[in-house]
Amino acid sequence: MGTDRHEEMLDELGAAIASGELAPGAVLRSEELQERYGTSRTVAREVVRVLETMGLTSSRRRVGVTVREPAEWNHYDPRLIRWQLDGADRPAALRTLTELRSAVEPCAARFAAIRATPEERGRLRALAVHLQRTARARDLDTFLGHDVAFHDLLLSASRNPMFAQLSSVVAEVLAGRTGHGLMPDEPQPEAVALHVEVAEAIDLADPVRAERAMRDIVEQAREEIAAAVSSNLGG
Amino acid sequence: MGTDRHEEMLDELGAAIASGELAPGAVLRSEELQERYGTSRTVAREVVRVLETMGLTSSRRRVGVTVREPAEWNHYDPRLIRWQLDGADRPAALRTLTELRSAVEPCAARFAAIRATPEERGRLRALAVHLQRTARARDLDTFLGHDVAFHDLLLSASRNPMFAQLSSVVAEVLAGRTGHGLMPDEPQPEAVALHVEVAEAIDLADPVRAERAMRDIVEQAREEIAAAVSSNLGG
DNA sequence: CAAACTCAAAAGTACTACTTAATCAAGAAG
DNA sequence: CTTCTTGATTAAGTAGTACTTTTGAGTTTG
Repeated sequence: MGTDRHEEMLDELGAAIASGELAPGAVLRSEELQERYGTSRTVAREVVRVLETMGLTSSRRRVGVTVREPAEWNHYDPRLIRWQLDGADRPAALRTLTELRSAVEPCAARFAAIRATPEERGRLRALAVHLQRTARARDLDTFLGHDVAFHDLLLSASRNPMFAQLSSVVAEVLAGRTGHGLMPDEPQPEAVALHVEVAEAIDLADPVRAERAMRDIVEQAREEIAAAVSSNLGG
Repeated sequence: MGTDRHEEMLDELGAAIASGELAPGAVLRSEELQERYGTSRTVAREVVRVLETMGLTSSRRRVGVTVREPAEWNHYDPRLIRWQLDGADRPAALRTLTELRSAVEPCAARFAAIRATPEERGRLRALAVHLQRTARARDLDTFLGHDVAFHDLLLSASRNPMFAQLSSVVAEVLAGRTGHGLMPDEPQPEAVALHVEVAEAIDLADPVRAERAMRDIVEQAREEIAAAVSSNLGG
C-alpha cells in the first residue's frame, strides 16, 4: 500500500505549495511537472487533479497550473494540515489548530453529555481514572496516550461527524505540547481533575457542567501555549 | 470552464456515495465505472483518485474501488457538504453544520475583537446597522445577504484560516433557515440587537462581550431549529 | 484605434500497452 | 486432514501516444 509514485509526488508538490516555496500565482506546466518529478503523464495529471480539488491549484487551458491563494485552500484536508505542521510555519499551524480545538471541544462535551451511549460514558470515566493514575506516576507517554483516547472518544460520542473528525487535530495539538517540552514534568493536577469532572458530568448527562469543565480545560491549555510563546519570545 | 466530463462524473458518483445509494463496502471496478459514465479511462481514474483523497473510497489492486465508511470521509470537503445538503438527509446535514457553527462563531467573535483591523471593525458596525434597517423593513432577502456578509466578515477577521473557511457553512445554515420557512416574517428583534452588540464589542476590542453576545445568537438559532424540528414531528 | 481573425500553446480527452501486486485455488508437504 | 507454498489470474498502477478544445496573444483589417 505504502509509497506509490502518486503519493510521493503529491506529498512533495503539496508540501512545496503549503510551505510557500511555490508562491501563490506561480504557474506550472504539467509537462514540466512530469519531468521534474520523473513520472508519467498519468501520475502528474492525477496529482494535479487532487491538488485542484484541495483548492491548492487551478488549471486553465493555454495557461497552466496556477497556485492559488491560501484563503482558497481547503484547510481541513488532513494532508494539508500535515504539510503545514511539517513546514516552516509549524507554530502558526499549531496556533490555528489549538484555536479550533478550543472552540469545538466544549460544544462537543455538551452534546456528548446528551448523546453518549452508556458504554461510552463508562469508558470516559475509566479513561479519566487512568489519567489520574499516570499523571501521579509521571508517566508522560502513557498519559498522552490516554489523554488522546479521552478526547477522541468524547468527540465521537458527540454524534457529530464534523466534531469526530477533529480527533486527529486534537491528537496533534496534545502531542505538540509534550513534544515541544511545553508540558511540565507532571501534568497539572487541576487539568486532570477537570478531565474527571468532564467525564462525571457526561456520565450524569449534565451538558452544562460538561461544557463548562471542558471550556476550563481548553482555556488552560490556551494560556499555557500563550505563556510558552511569550517566554520563547523573551528567551 | 463550466462542466467538463470530469466534474460531471465526480458530482454524480460522489453524490451517489454521499447519499448512501452506494453503501459502504460496495465494490466498483474502474472499468465498470468508465462504462457506466461513458467516459475514458483517464477521466474515470482521475475521478476515483479524487474520491480517494476525499476519503470516500479506497482502491486496492485485484479488488477494486471500495466505498469507505462515512466516519472515514473528509466531512469538511466543500463538495461533500454540498452533496449531503442536496441529498435525502439534508436535515441531518444542516443539524451537523449548525452545531459546528454554534461551536466556532463565539470563539471567532472573541478573536475578531482582538485581531480585527480598524476597517473591519467599522464595516461590521455598518453591516449591523444595515441589518437593523432591513429587519424593520421586513426585506428578508437583503437581510439574509447582509447577515451572511456580517458573519463572513467576522470569521475572516478572526485571523484563523480554519474559522474563515466556515463562512460558506454559515451561509448555508442561514440560507437554510429562510429557505425552509423557518424564519418568521420579521427577524427577531433580539437577534438583530445581539448582532449590533457583537459589532460594538468587537469595535471596542472587548472579546468577552463579543463572545457572549455571539453565543447568545447561535443559542437562539439552535433553539429555533430545535423548535421547528419538534413542530415538524408534531405536524 | 478598435474589433475581428488567426495561430499556437497547453490542458483536456481517448486509447493502448505494459507492470505490479494481491487474491484465490491447487497441489505438495507435514 | 491441515497447513504452507506456489503459481495463475485479475484488476489497479504506470507509461506513452495521438487527437481535441479552449483561450491568450499577436496580427491584420476596417
